Amino acid sequence: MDIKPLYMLEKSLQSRGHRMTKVRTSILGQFLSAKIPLSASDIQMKLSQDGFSTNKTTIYRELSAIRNAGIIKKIMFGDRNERYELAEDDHHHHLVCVSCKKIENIPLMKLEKRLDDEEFLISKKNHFKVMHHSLEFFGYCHTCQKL
Amino acid sequence: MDIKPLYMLEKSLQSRGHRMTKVRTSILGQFLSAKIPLSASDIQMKLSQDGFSTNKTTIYRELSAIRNAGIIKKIMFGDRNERYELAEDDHHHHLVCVSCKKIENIPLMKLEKRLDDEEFLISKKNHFKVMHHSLEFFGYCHTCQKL
DNA sequence: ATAATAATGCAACTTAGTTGCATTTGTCAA
DNA sequence: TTGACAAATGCAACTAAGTTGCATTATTAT
Repeated sequence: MDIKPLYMLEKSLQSRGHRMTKVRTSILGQFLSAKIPLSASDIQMKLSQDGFSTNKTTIYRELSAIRNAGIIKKIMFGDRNERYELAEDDHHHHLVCVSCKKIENIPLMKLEKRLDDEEFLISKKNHFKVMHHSLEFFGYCHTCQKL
Repeated sequence: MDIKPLYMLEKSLQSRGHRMTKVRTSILGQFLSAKIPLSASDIQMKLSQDGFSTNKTTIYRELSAIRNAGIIKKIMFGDRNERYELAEDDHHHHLVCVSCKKIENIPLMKLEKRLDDEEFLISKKNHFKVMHHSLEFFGYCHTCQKL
């Protein structure tokens, strides 16, 4: 699935009654260029590097608005920190380094097909309607293996 | 993999210099009889039903001791609550109801083999040493589908 | 029975995220 | 271009889950 350009995302936010502020545009830009999931504090730091010092309340409210518009989704990786990534991105899974906490995206096309089959079986056998799944691999990244 | 009986778990804790208190024994018993992962507050509630009112600090310290002994492991399911389950239990995955938050265990033997293969490929292609993975399915349980 | 040390409770603290409210700012209509 | 209105923002205070320091209590080896 392709990622929509910035102006499409802005249009979808404006159609929900949202205004385009420089903070909001900057956050959208961060998600479009980010290759990995971002936390609220990641975003706050990047904004501050760009010259805006933004209150954390604003960050959380932005994330909530952008998420309600379906542009990003919330994901969590075994710690107490919420992270967000583009919802429309290709479906993929994550490698989470238990040492440096770095996250890599990893597409698993063939496995994905198996997981879809599995979801069908689960709905029949367990009477459980699966909406989505999460698959993460925890371990040591290339760098941390050498430490 | 079979679950060790209570006296084996107690022995392994005692060998680490721990004493057997009624709170500790009761927590071990809860994990042995629980079919699903337990949170700190689940355990505190069950203890209080058993007539012990135990401070939350104690609960967290017990969980930490029992975890350090390798008896339980910590797992998280997309919210900010830590949960614990027996480490020695058969490997399985979870169905998490996004409505009532109920958790079901689900063994996926065939898929497990595929995941092991995948971990081998990841270690070669991504130079990432996988220690463990987590796979959860989110959706609506039998009861919540009818609401 | 006693000494050593593990277990416990309590209050205070941390972290990530949330809420209420007053103020500022973007946008649309005139 | 200018107002007016609603959206966006900042701040302080709050919540929830978990952690820490310290004084007290209880278990266990001797």
